[in-house]
Amino acid sequence: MANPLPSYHHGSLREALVVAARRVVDDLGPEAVSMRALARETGVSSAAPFRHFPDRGALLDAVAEQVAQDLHARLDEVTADCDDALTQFRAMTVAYVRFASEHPALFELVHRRAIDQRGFLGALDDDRRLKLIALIYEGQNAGLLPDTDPELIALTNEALTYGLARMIVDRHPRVSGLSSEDARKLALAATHLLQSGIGLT
Amino acid sequence: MANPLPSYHHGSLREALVVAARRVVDDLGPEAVSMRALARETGVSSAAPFRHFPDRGALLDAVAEQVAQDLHARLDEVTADCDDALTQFRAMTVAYVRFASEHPALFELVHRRAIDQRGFLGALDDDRRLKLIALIYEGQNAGLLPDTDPELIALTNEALTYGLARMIVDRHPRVSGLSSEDARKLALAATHLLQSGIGLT
DNA sequence: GCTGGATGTTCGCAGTGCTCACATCGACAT
DNA sequence: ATGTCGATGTGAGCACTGCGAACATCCAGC
Repeated sequence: MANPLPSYHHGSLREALVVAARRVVDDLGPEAVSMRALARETGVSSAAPFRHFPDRGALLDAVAEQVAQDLHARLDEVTADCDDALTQFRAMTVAYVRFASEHPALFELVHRRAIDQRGFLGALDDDRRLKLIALIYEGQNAGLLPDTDPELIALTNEALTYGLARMIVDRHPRVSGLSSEDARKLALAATHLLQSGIGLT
Repeated sequence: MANPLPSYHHGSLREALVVAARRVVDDLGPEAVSMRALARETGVSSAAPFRHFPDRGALLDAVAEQVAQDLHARLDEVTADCDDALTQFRAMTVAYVRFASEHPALFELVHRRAIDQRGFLGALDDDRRLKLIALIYEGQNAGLLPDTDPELIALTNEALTYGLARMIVDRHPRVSGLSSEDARKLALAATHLLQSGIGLT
């Protein structure tokens, strides 16, 4: 785990940098990430990080990607014990909002990066979206739901959860200081409200 | 408009700085704002800006405050010609989302700053919120709405509009590249969907 | 055993936020 | 009219940053 002799080559600098950067982002936000400081902390020269990342943005991208994958895995875990598709979807929503409330800066980094990296987040979001759309079709075939455009319903729901998460991340006055338990309840109540509007019970 | 003789004192440096900074934020984002560059552009020495703002953050705060006030005024204008309270509220929602889609960086700056400046944005948001709550009570008294907690309804609606705006600002894959006309339609459709869930027609 | 590519180092450039001592100016009291 | 004082601007400078280029070191495969 620890290098016994500080050899010339670090051995796993790239990994170490991502770990350190992720911690800094989580604690202080992306603006606080400094290549030089990271290098110092990792016990390496100021220029070394640039052997692994062309620039600062690339490091942040790497962090974002890792976080996105972790979040994805988390959502998978959470839905594992649900058999009902509806409760699956709700569990995902709750976990999503909860993650945002527990790691605001990481959550923001991931979505901020979606601006430039059109691709890599899309796959994860699609997962949740497709699950919801399947649900909607299911409900419509059973005659339980009105024939509103499923895409619109899905998008509206997406906006609702994303908005909830964002309000928490941005410390919006109405939700600032919510415990993650409160966040859980709010997410549930809000989606219930919307879903009752759509026709889901 | 233009200073005929470049006198020792600029005359309205503070104002000029805010204007310039606002433009930069709108075009390139807050990270691109540089005190020195602004000073250069304004034809003043690098240290001069610090006579008016203790640090960079204070300048950005000033910009954010100005933008917030403008947005507030815009929402007022938009609701001026509506007599019906419901259409008033919908007009506000649409204008809010539209502003976000037209000036993503400014919109983000305003809400990002809400993190530290607990106070100054709250008043503006409260306006919209109170208008909606009044609407809800009105509906409930008329027996048109179920007796769901009005606060919850309001918060859910807030989350929906904020989420829509945020998705656009963050170029979320599902809404990226929307024209502001499309944004208008989406905002309307989504709020309709939610409101039909609540019981508003 | 030599060599080439990956990785790390040193040095340096240009740019940044911010501070401090000093300059300049308008306003106002004497 | 003159002197002074506070608001505003200047210049030099510190500590820091991201990043580039030339050089060092080490491991792997010929």
